[in-house]
Amino acid sequence: MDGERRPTLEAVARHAGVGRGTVSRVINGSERVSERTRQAVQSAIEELGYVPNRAARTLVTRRTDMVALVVSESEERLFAQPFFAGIVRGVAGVLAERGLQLLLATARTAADHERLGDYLVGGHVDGVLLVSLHADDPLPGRLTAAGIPFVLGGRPAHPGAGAVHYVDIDNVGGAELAVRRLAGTGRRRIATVAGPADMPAGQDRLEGYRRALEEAGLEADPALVARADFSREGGERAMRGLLESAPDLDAVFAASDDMALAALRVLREAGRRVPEDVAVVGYDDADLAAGADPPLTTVHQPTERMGGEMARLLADRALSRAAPEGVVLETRLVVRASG
Amino acid sequence: MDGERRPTLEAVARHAGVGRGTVSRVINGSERVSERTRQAVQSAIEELGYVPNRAARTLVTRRTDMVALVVSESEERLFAQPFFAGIVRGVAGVLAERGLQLLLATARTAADHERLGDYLVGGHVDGVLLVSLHADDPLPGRLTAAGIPFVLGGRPAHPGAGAVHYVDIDNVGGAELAVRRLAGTGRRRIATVAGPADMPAGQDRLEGYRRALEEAGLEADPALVARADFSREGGERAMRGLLESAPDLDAVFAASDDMALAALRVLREAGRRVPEDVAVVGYDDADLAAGADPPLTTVHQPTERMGGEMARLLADRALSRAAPEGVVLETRLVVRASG
DNA sequence: ACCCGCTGTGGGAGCGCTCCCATACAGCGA
DNA sequence: TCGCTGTATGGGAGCGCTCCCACAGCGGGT
Repeated sequence: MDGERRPTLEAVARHAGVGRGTVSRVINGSERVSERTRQAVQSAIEELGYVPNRAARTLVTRRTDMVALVVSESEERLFAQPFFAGIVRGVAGVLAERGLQLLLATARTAADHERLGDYLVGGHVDGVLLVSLHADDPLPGRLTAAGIPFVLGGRPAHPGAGAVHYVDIDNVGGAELAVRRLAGTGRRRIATVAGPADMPAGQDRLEGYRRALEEAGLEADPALVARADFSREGGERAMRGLLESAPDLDAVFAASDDMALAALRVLREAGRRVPEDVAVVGYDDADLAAGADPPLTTVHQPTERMGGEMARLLADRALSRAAPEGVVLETRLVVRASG
Repeated sequence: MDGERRPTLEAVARHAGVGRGTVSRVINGSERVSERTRQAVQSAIEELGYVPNRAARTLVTRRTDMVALVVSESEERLFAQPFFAGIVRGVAGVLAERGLQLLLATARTAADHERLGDYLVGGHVDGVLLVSLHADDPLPGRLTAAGIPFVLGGRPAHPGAGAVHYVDIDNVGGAELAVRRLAGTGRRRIATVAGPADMPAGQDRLEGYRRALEEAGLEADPALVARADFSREGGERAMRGLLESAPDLDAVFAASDDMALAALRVLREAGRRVPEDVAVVGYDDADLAAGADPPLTTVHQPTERMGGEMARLLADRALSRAAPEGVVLETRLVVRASG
């Protein structure tokens, strides 16, 4: 296939007229090497085109310089723009700086999930980045038991489960931003299409909605709250429900852009004009928000920064067994025409 | 940290009362082991919770069971929905079936790119998947020289560069689908906002446009063709240009959804109704297409299948040094309201 | 003159696995 | 009874690296 073997550290040592230990020291940047020797070794490396064998190093150091990014593919939403791409981008950038490789691990079925757990606790990676975790996911527990450092994307579902590293986006604050805008532009009957109650993002955005209402001195009417699952179909149902339970609504805060888009459609069908009769604000700043009719006012999440912070936390703190830390990132309101 | 060492193959052998060789044979599924012994080894593995050490295996076999997916991050477009997510999904699924790990490698700067090349030819992966390659990218050359198997996403830019494995999406056919639809619904002055001339996707979609026009017996008027770079801004400029060079146009085929969206805006500004006065068809079936006003008719690309085929080609053919193969996937027209 | 400590260096041991040769043993025909 | 095959098994060698101990050489203090 590819002819002769690649040069080994031994070969470099011979070529430079030094011992193996010395070459190893040069490669790993130990300062216990004279400048002359270092030069000699460096040029030998160059001449031979030497590249260290990672497997051999891993075998003895027990470090793999590899970090896994775990995503549950069952969580379709995660793969939606711009979340996934942003996270990956942020993670990849920071890991590259730290000389770490990114292993992308996805699990579709429960069996996949099991196997993935085996792999991760099998010592094949130095650390793990977890996004889109379900509340009942066994992975954090297994990783903790095996002593594998990890960082969560999103806040821990069980606060009591012990301190962990995590990076979250301020969902409460983001929702407040949205609803405050609605209240600030004179809306008084502000409804919400909320997310599922069993997801932190769903809970927190609803909490933000409530706080902003209270802050504005508006009544918290249960008829103004409908639950859905972040999807377009769910949003459609929820919006129809709202129109019945609270026909006098003059604004809608949807906890996802998909649901906001659905709301737009349902409202138009019902003969309400947006934003004249009803203002609509979404959440995510997805691609489709800008193209919607009318263009959607929405809450932008710093996904790339989130990925970056997660990688940073893992590389700089979790891997060195520092005390767990939580980082919360701020959102930003993108004002367009819908509300 | 994590207490005692993980059990080794040696430990399993002792526990089962056999030799190392036998355990190794069981793990690697050799048939030269008696059923009784196999059972004994299996239960020893289970009891001890043994997981093979990949590094040690790699050290001797020179296989890593790792495949790199390389994306140039400079290519912003790639990270756009739904391309990237689809590819990743398809690749991940097939690799998991084959017991291969997915290493995601991105390169932002030229220096990154250089380092990435070093890494890939350094024997750290068994094979490479390349997407969004620039015509002048040195990676394929380096990989070929180093004897590392790889598969291209998209057709090779230099057909003369020797046969390579690749998976492409039928851009010519996709464009034909779009333009045929326009001609079929009675449009006679069909313009196009084409992609860049130095990208295969740009060239091929323009070629498809031309063929479909000819097929429909329509005149190929240069005033009906404007070039852009697939972006929204570029599309806006190009559409304005078309409105000047061919004010009588009654349809537009845009080579990307972003450009189609821009065209929609420019046309509305110019007082043309879509689809009544001017029909518009896009390309990509991006998220924003469905939310556009009016919802965009567009060409859907099988991105997940593309990723899957790439992984399959690499795992089943390239890794075993089979003769290079090209696979071309078909597109599908998604008819919505715009054209 | 001596010894002590410090820096730079060489190289043995060993990480956990696979490869492969040697060996043990059962079965069978002569 | 004695080979002779063929199959199941044990274990040495070695993959390429890091770790760490040993040691040479050089000042400088006593």
